[in-house]
Amino acid sequence: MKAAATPQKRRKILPKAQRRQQLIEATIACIARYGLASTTMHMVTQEAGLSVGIANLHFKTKENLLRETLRYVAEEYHKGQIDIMKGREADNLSNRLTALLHFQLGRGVTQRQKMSVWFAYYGEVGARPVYQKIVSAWDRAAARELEFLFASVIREGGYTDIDPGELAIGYAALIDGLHLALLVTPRELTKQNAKKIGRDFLRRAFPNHI
Amino acid sequence: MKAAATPQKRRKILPKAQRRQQLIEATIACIARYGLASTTMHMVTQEAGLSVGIANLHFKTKENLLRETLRYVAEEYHKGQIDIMKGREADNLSNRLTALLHFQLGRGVTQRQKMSVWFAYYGEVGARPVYQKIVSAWDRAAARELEFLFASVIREGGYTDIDPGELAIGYAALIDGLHLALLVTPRELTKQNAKKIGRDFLRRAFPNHI
DNA sequence: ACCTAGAATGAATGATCATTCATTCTCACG
DNA sequence: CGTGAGAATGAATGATCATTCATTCTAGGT
Repeated sequence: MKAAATPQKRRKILPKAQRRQQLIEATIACIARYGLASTTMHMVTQEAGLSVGIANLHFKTKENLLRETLRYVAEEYHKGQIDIMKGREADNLSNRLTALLHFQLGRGVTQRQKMSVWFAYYGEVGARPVYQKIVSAWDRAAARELEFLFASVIREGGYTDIDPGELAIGYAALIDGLHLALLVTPRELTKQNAKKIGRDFLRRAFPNHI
Repeated sequence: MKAAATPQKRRKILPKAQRRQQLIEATIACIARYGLASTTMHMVTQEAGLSVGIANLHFKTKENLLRETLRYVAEEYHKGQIDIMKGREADNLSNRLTALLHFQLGRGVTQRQKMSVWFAYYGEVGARPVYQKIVSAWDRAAARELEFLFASVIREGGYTDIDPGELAIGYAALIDGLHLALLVTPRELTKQNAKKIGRDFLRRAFPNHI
C-alpha cells in the first residue's frame, strides 16, 4: 500500500551551475524574510525544496554561500546601472540620465526583497572586511562610469562650477538614501515621489538637460 | 596563600539605571566590532566587565537589550538634529543650516562605530517590524522639523517652485547616503568632501543662503 | 557591628544550528 | 538494458549560545 498523504517528491539531478543559482536565490528570499542574522542553512535549503546537505556540497560553508549571494546581488544592481550608462541605445544624454533614474528607482531594484538584502549586507560591512571588498569594488566601477557620464553632460551643457566626481558621489548617495527611505519609512515616500526627488536633484545640477 | 596572578576584582553594586546604560554601551561597542549577527551575550557582558547573568537581570532577554540599544542610538542621533533645528542659539537661518550639516557629518556622528551600529539595525529592519517602528518614529519627528526649517528658508529667500517636504526627504536621503559611503568606501570619500557635497546640495536649492 | 534586601555571579541546562558522511538514487553512456 | 560516477539525502555530531537559578557578596539601615 502506498502512502496517500505525501506525493513522494522525486529526486532530481541538475548541473552544478543551476543548483548554485537556485540556492543563491533561496538565500535572497530568506534574508529578505528573516534577516541575515537569523537565516539558517535549513531555511535556505527548504526554501529551495532540497535537503540540508546540498548546501555544503555546492558551497563549502555557510559563509561562502553568503559571500556568493552578496556578489550576485551587487553584480546584478551595478551591472544594470553600468549597462545603461555606457549603453548606446540612448545616445541622447538627457534620455540616458532619465533611463538611469528609472532603473535605479524602478520596479526591479526597489522591490522590498532586493532592498532588504542590500541593506542587510551593508549592515555587516563594518564588521566583515570581505563584504566591504566585494561591495566597494562594484561601487568604484559604477562611480567611475557615473562620473564619466556627468562629465559629458557638463561639457555638452556648458555648466560651470560643477565637479563631476563630487556630483556623482552626491547623486549616488541620494539614490542610496532614497532606497533606505523606501525600506524604512515606506509610508512617507512613494516610488513616484522618490523619482521626482531624484529628478529634481538632476534638474538643479543640469537645468538645460532635465 | 592568596592567588598572585589575578587581582581579585571586587564585586560592585550600582543603581539599575547605571548598569543598563553600561550594558547598552557595551552592546554598541560589540555590534560595531563584531556585527549584529555575531554579537553574543557573553561578548557584551565581558565588554562591560561583568558576568553573563547580569544581562538577564536588567533586560529580560537579548532581544530586549538589542531593542533598547536601538532606541538609545536613534534617540541620540535624532535628538541632536532636532535640537539644532529648533535651537535658538542660531537665529540666523543660514547659520542654522550650516550647524545642522556640521552635526550630521561631524566627528560625533560619523565615527565608524556609530555608523556601523546604525546600519546594522537598518539591515534588519526589513525582517523585524519592531526595529522599523522605533526608527521610523524618530525619522518622522526629524523629517517634520526639517521640513519646517526648509519652509522658513524658502519664505525668507523667496524661492519659488520648491516643495519643502520633498526637499527635506531629499536632503535627509543624501545625508544617509553619505554616511553609507563613509562606512563602505571610506577610501573614496573624506568627511571634508562629504560636507562639501552636502553644502553644494543646499546651495543649489537655496543660493541666497549658502 | 550586625543584618538583610536584593544586586551580581557563573556553572549548568537545553535549544539551535552548521557541518559531516554513510547511504540512496539518477541518468548518461556503453 | 545495465552500470558506475557522482549528485542528493538526512540522521547524527559537536559546537555555540541564550537563559536559568542556587549561591555569594554588598551596602544601607539599625
